[in-house]
Amino acid sequence: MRSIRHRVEVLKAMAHPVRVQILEELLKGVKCVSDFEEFLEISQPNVSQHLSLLRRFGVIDYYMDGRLRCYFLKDPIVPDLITLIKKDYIKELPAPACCPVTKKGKYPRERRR
Amino acid sequence: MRSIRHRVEVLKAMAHPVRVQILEELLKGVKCVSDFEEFLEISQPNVSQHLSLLRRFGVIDYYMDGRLRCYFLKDPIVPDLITLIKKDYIKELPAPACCPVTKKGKYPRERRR
DNA sequence: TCTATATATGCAAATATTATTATATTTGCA
DNA sequence: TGCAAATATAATAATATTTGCATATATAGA
Repeated sequence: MRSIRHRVEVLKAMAHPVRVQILEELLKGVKCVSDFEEFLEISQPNVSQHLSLLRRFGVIDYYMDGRLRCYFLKDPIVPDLITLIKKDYIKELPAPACCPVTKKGKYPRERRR
Repeated sequence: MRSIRHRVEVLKAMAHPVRVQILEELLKGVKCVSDFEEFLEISQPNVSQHLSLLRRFGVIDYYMDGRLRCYFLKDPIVPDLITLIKKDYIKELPAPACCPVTKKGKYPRERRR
């Protein structure tokens, strides 16, 4: 199983709007750096930095094609994560049954000290 | 639907080892601050700070029980996200079919310029 | 009313993240 | 061999996050 540390790294890798866009794009297929430049409104070095972070975290990888670097998805959690963050949740989780909202409530299990 | 921006914020809220642990614990049920102190190796003010961040992002909420604050999960994406990051993926995504690894490869689609 | 308990808040220091700019590296091709 | 394209790296600056510490607030109970 993924360690806590690794789980957090994947979340961190995705916790940036530009990187989510990069990953969504990679979901469609292999892309090289200049492809990203076309639709991300950021500088080339910045694209490279985000890509290299994603690679450091093991989320993506690339292969060389002449002077292009062709990036592709590597971590299998990515497609699932993208599906999840796009999912439409209708409502909040149900408040715990006990929840009194007033200040008189009782903690749902025995307190421990 | 929640905006991508909001979703990224939730990911950011979760992208910290302490907060992942807090959320995993909340998945089991309502907990008050001192419950967290028992297994997180951080100070009480720090626990409170993480909790208040999670609340600011709409991920959790609490109700009062005397002088206890009983925290619970609110954003329905959380259980799904936690399940996902704990999931055990056997292998990496298949490398793109074209991938030559050598430096002779051709970009899988027509290059655009 | 006084005290102890549970928790939050404010602020500063340490650290991390992001974007920017300048420069370097690699490779294809003339 | 030399130049331009594609991309990376490094240094910096701006900003955000995280933590520790001191202190504040609220409430239950004596």
